[in-house]
Amino acid sequence: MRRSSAETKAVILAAARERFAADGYDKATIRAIAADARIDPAMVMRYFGTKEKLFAAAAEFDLELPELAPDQAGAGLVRHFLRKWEADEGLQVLLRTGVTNEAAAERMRTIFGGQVMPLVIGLTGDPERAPLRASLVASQLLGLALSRYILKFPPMVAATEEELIAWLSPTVQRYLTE
Amino acid sequence: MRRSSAETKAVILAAARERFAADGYDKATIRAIAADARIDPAMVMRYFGTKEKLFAAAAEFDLELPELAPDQAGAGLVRHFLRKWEADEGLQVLLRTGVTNEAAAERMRTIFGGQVMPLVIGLTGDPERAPLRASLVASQLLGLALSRYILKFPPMVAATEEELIAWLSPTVQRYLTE
DNA sequence: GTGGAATGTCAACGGCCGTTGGCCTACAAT
DNA sequence: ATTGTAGGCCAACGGCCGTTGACATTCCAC
Repeated sequence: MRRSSAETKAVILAAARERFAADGYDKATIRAIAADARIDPAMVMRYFGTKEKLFAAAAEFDLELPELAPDQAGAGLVRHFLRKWEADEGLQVLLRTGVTNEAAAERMRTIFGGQVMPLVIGLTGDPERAPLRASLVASQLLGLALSRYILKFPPMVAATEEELIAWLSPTVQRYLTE
Repeated sequence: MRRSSAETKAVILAAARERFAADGYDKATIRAIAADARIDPAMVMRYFGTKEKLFAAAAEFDLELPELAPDQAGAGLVRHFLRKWEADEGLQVLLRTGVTNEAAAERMRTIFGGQVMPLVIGLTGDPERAPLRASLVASQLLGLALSRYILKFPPMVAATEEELIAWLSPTVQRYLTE
């Protein structure tokens, strides 16, 4: 079969995202990704050069945090995070990989440092404690993703979006505004 | 060098725990563990049979949850969890590994289901909502470990034990007692 | 002191990995 | 119709892995 360069690249990237999200960095092999994309492993190298560069491309990610009213920021953040997780594999890629791969952990730090912290500063006008506040928020949101989507604790899997929002919003709200 | 069987087994197990905790299942190779233990890789197989069985032995773990007064359970749990994490590599092994290894994820589920849930039932006398409560507690505590010890978000690393207890206790307390 | 079990080493196996270089093959411009 | 080029394939490399079996060494019981 014959495709345009851009098409092939996109197909490979989609397969890579799925594999990295499902298996983590090491178990997601170039060969498996290539098989998913119905293409020779050599093509992956041609288009991305190296497994690390392919991963870097697959881990591109933007939290796309919305503007939030200060008194509803907690609920808004939890809801946005849950939906973002389910709609975009990027977060899964980063979490599955960041645990055993220092480069991915570094990217996670910059994403949360660069995207959550400014939001917190804007919401609280408290630049001094904002880094800790943002990290506390991140700890609860990532713990949610970990227990619900990765470790699959049955009660977390069974809970509805609304239940989770109801339970977690006050926590996040308090971390944001004391 | 010549050692007793039990000594050697213990040395291998200690090396395995360190490697699994630092690197996760795949990157912690039998060869590296054997090198740490200053022994031939074949000995690891002799004593443990298989990499999976070695892992199972290295991932033995008991949370050792203490008895807690209901109104101080939040603070007690956070403090206990922080100290347990730093004193015992078992939790690190499970978290680093559970993210990409289904067997470790299953063990994590049984540990939290079998140890945290009974504690929550005892504290609240509310068997119906206890599973969700326990999972919420777990989500915050695991999120704490993830952001502080694995991803190493700088503000979480810099925070003192007392600061973290002060911030997280109300969260855990609320998950436990509404 | 000699035999045998326990402890430890060594070399090799088959397998999967990332990566490379050469070779086809379809297509578009001439 | 010819040719250049871009898309794709194939076979192979060196490396590391878990695992195995044969071989060496130490120790203890008799």
